[in-house]
Amino acid sequence: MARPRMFDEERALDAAMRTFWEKGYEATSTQDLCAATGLGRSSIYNTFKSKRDLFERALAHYIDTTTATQLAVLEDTRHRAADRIRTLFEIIIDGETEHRAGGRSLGCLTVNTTVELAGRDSATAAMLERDLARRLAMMRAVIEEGRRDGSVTSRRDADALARFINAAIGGMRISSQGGADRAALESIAEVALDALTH
Amino acid sequence: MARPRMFDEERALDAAMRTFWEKGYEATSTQDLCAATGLGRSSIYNTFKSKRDLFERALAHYIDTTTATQLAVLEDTRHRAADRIRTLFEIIIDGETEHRAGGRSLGCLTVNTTVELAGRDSATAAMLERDLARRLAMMRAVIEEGRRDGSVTSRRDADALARFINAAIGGMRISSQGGADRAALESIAEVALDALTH
DNA sequence: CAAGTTTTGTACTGACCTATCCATAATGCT
DNA sequence: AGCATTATGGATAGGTCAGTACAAAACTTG
Repeated sequence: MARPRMFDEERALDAAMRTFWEKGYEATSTQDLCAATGLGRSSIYNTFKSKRDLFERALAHYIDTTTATQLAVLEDTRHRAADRIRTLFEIIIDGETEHRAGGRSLGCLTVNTTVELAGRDSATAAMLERDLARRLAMMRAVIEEGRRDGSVTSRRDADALARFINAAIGGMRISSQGGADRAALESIAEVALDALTH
Repeated sequence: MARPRMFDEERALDAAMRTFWEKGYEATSTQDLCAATGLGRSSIYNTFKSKRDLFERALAHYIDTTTATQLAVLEDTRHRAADRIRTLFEIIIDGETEHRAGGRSLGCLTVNTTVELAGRDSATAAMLERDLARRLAMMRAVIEEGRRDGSVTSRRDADALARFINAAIGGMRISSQGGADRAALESIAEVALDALTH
């Protein structure tokens, strides 16, 4: 009935996500987004309402893919809870090693957005809060499983341990963006895991 | 010999620092800086070469004041090493509780800048790296003292523990910006300290 | 093949951005 | 007082920003 799209919306979203991830929201111009996606301005504004809207969808895309793979690891009941958390750390370190630009890690779009936008954009903050709540809930559940399977012996309550693991992940991402290499990140992860068996 | 300045350069720097801290580098306009400092554009550009230069000096100002008070705590040999680290955590939590805007913590300008600029501005990255190296060195020294005074019993090497503590601090700041309240931050700190006595 | 509908490229808009220019004001020194 | 020097305010420049308008292109369906 009408002219079809010349591009794949998901691929465009992915390219936009990558750009926001690399440069941050403010430093990314709509021209950058055109260049990264290969689309013209019209196509972008025809498909997405605004730069903000595109960003929010890119962030949602990031959250969906990233949190999904992380939750899959945490739900893998073939391994003991503490080992699943160790695997999660490994995956995160792999990601930090993999996603780089200009010799530096890009960190995590969720963390970066928490820093850059959460304080000023309530819609974005709400997205991040939902994701955080989901990850904390899952982590609490894993901690409790660990308590049962014996791999978590700390007497701290599950909520505190979950928040701690989450903070440790954030800290590793900041360390990575600050220049820490793989070995440094691995040592941080090892020490963090010690706290679970205190 | 000439007309004197109507303003205190240090106060202006402090106001600029606060603005960059709240909004980030990119989202802060030179007009914002005029409003925050109370200066006219001429005075700003007469005193500082550019927005970037003003930012770098504001960041240096932040690093000087913040790192100085933190190092003072870590050097206070009246207390055992682990207690000094606990006090450092408390100071950081106080700071997160204190420095807020719009109901949200501002986090730490050093962390925020690592996220927003370190990947794209090598001069800024160099400043952050120097500060990080200094803090890690001090933390290593404290860990080693803790080993001697018995307050740190973990067998992990001092470098790993230092990096871990630093990452934990970063993670607490991200958590705070993500909405964690004081109780949550305190529980994260407690768990992190567990790792030192593993 | 033609009508109808959507996409796409180009040009454009008005606002805001960093930075500078210049005239005027305000001081210290002689 | 008068001169040299610096600070300040206001206007302005030139560029980039997000977003829009519009016409041509491209496709589906009848």
